[in-house]
Amino acid sequence: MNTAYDPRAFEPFAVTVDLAVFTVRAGALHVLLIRRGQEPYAGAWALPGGFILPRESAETAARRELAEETGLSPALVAALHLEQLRTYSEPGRDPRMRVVSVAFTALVPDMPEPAAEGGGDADRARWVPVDGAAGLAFDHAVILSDARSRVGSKLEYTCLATAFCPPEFTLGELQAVYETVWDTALDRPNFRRKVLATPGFVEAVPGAARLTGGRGKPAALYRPGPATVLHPPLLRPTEGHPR
Amino acid sequence: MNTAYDPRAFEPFAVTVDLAVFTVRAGALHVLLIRRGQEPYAGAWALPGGFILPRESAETAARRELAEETGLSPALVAALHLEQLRTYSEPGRDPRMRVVSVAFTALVPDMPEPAAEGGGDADRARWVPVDGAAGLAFDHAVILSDARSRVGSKLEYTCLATAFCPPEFTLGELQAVYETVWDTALDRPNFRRKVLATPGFVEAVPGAARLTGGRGKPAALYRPGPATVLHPPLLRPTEGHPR
DNA sequence: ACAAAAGTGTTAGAAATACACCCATGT
DNA sequence: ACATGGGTGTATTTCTAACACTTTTGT
Repeated sequence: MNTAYDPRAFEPFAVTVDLAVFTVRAGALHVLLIRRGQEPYAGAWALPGGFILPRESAETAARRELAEETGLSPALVAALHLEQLRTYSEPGRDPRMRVVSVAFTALVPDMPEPAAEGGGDADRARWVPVDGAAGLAFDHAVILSDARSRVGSKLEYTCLATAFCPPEFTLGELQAVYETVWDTALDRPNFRRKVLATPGFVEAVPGAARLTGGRGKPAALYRPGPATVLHPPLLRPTEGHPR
Repeated sequence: MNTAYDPRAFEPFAVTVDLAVFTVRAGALHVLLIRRGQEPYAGAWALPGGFILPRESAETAARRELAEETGLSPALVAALHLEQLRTYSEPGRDPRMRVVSVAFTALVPDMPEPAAEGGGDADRARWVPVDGAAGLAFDHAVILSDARSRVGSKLEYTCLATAFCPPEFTLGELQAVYETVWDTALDRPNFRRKVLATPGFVEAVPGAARLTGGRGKPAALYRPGPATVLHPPLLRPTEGHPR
C-alpha cells in the first residue's frame, strides 16, 4: 500500500460477500442456499451473497444481502451472529471477471419457516442439509466446507453454540447442537456439569421449565450468558486428533 | 452474487494485501514495518503490503510484496508460514479511494539482519517491537492488534510456535517463544513434558546438541514435527480467563 | 567452586470420564 | 406400569501445577 498508483491503472476488481448461514434442524446441520436464476451456473445452488456497495463495509453488505435474500426481519438479521470466515481471491473463481469475495459465517436458531417469503429473492432460498449439498456454483463448495469445519472448532472454545438455540433453551437442546455439529454422542451428566461450571456460558431462567418433546421430565430453561470464550475448552472426543 | 450486473456499474474497488510479519528477537515480539515515503501518512510507519495484480491471488500477492519489500530470498518467502487474518473493508479506511485490504499474518524466525538490503523498498523496512509500535498509518494499528492476539491464541492450540524458531532449535528457545508472545513465565519441566508428549510437535535431532548462551549444559536440538494442531491445547496460565 | 542453563522425578490437587441411579411427565 | 428424557452422585483415571533435585557446561 506504499507504492504510487493510479486507480485506473488497475483492472477493476469486483468485491462481493458470500454467506454460509447455518442452522440446526431435525438433528442435522443445515445451510441456507439459493437457486441461481442466471448464468453462469443457472439452476445450481449457491451461497447467498452479492456485491458490496460503494459506501458499506463487507459486514454491512453481508447483513443487507441476508435480509434481502431471505426476507428475515431486519431486527433479527441485525442481532444474529455473523463472523468473517476468510476471503477468496483466486483468479478464475468467477468465469465472468475478477471477483474477490469476503465470506462470512452466520449461525441462526431453527426458524419456523425455512426461508420466509417476503420480498427479494426469498422464494429461491432453501435450507439444505450440509451433507446433501453437492454441485454448488463457483467455489462455494470450498467455502461451505471451510465454514463447516470452522463452526465445528469454534464450538470447542467459544460459547457460540447458543447462537443455534432460541432465546431460551434447555441443556438438552444445547447438547443436541454439539452432537449434531460434531456428529458424536456426548455424556449428558458430564456435558451438563461442564456447561454449568463455565461462568457466563448460560444463565438459568428462574422458575421456568419446558416440556421437551411432550415426553419426559420438564427441563429447566437457560439464556445465553455474557461469556464468549470457553475456558477451559469443551473438546470433542478424540475426533481424529491422536492422543 | 446472483444479481444481474455490469462490472462498470460499480465504483471500482482497489484490493490490496497488508502483512503483519512477526518475529521474536531479544525477548520481545517484533513486527516488520515500512516507513511510508508519500502521502497520505508520509513518514509514518505502516505494515508492508500492496495491490493484488490482476492475475494473482491474495496469498500470491502477499508473498510477492513481502519479497519485494524486504529483500528476503524467494525460497525463504515461499516457505514461511503465511495465513489469512481477515479482510478490512470499512469505507474511508484509505482517504484516497475505496480500498479493501486482505490482511495476512506471517511468522518468521529471527533474522541475522532485520530487513536485508536487496532491491525494492527494503531500506525502509525495520523490525519494531510491537509494544512500541504507535501512530501507524491507516487502520494498521487495528490490523496489528488483531494479528497479535490471533498469534497469541494460535500458540495455544497449534504447533505454530516452531515457525518462530530456526530449522533446529532447543526446547528452551521454543519455550522462550511462548513466554515472549504470551508475556508469562512457564514452568520448564512441565513445558518440556507437554511438548514432548504431543506426538509430532517436535522431533529430536539425534545426537545433536548446542551450547546456549555460552553458559550452562548444552541443549538437545529438535526439528518441527509433522503435527499442526496441539491436542490437548497448551493453555496460557489464567490469562484474563476466569476459572 | 560457583553460576547458569538443561534435564529428571515426585507429589498434591484439579479435571475429564464412565457409569449407576433417581425424578417427573405422557401414554 | 413403563418408556422417555431431565437431573444427581460418585469412583476411577488422567492431566496439570508446583517444586525439589541432578547434570553439564563456562568462568
